[in-house]
Amino acid sequence: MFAEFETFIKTHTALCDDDIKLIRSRAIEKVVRRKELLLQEGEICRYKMFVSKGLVRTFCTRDDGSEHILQFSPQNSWTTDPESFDNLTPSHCNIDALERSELILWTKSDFDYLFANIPGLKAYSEKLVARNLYLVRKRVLSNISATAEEKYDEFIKNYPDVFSRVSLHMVASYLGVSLKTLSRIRQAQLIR
Amino acid sequence: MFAEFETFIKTHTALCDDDIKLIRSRAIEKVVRRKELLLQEGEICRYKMFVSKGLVRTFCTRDDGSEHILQFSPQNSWTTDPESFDNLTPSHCNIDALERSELILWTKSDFDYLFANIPGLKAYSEKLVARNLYLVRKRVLSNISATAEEKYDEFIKNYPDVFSRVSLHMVASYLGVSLKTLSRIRQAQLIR
DNA sequence: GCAAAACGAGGACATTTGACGTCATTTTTT
DNA sequence: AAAAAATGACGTCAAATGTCCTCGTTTTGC
Repeated sequence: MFAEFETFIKTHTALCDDDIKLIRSRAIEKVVRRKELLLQEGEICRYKMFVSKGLVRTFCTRDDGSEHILQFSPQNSWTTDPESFDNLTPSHCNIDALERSELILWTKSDFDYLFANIPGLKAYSEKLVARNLYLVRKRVLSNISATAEEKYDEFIKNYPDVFSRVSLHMVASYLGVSLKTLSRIRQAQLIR
Repeated sequence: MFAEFETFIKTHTALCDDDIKLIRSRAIEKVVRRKELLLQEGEICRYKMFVSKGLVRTFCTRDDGSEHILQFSPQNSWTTDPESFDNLTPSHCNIDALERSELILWTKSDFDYLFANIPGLKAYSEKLVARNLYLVRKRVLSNISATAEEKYDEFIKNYPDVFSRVSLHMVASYLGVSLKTLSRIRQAQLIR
């Protein structure tokens, strides 16, 4: 489980083996089965998580019970509720597994410690946050400017792997359109 | 012009007068009139900008000429195209002034230098990026889960000052709905 | 391996939203 | 001060989208 992480982090940073040993010393490994919750609304998100295998989603619910997906996190990606994690405030979202998944967890104090001792990790984390911001801004732009079909096509283009592993309900919930709309778009594309 | 910035930064950080002097030594002051462009699509966004007076917007255009507003930046806020600024890549958006505005500009190398010499400024900047991410994620959630009326009400609640200074076209363009839809919502709220 | 749940298409219908044009008023520009 | 542009409401019509439903198929969980 940690092996995947080690491979990943080595391709994204120039950390030495001692650094990685230190990171490992603080890591918690966790396996979750499909549908298992990693974070529940109202809780404080105690962990920043690396998904080494599987697929995880972050979603919020509304009063009417509808679910809205903020993020998919497949293998080799990070997930957490940044606001809750950084500020130790109750989260407004949920994280659960869409497939049996393997994760590595660190608390905020783990990361504070690691950042203080591994400058390269700190730099990597900053890059990650920055790139995250670029991506979310792009998503806002897509949200406010694109048609449903454009959003659907973009999603397939940007996340082909996720697309092939989740139901259309999930895609609809991520895009902010109804399943019916996706059905119609797919039908129209079939005819062409 | 720099006076407003000094007041602002002193309330948000614990920088000393020498730090501020250093920051000032790299700053460029700029006044723009209404409608003047600060960044044009295709250019590299050379500056991170502090708006000390006025109101500025970041927007993208589509092939059909439609404009979509990513961000309003009133006095005492920061603006830039983060991706273009960080990576020195051509920007996909435009920044222009909605009112006569006064700004302070720093280049990336200015900031690199200042960050290296003023740890408190670096820490402040990181907080800013993090908070930005929280906000943009909230906006995505709103985009994909709220009705047009909810988005409209949220906007007024979150940005009352901006709301009172921009046209409904601008609000519509920020929310990703048509002006007509806003008109209808306002009409319906009047009747209640 | 089997019962239960999830999945995705599709029909019917209501609602929301957008495109386009008009118009009176206000604001901006010169 | 006058001309030009922007503003925001509104009407009409068409298109897009959502809700609720059924139905056959696939997947999941025990």
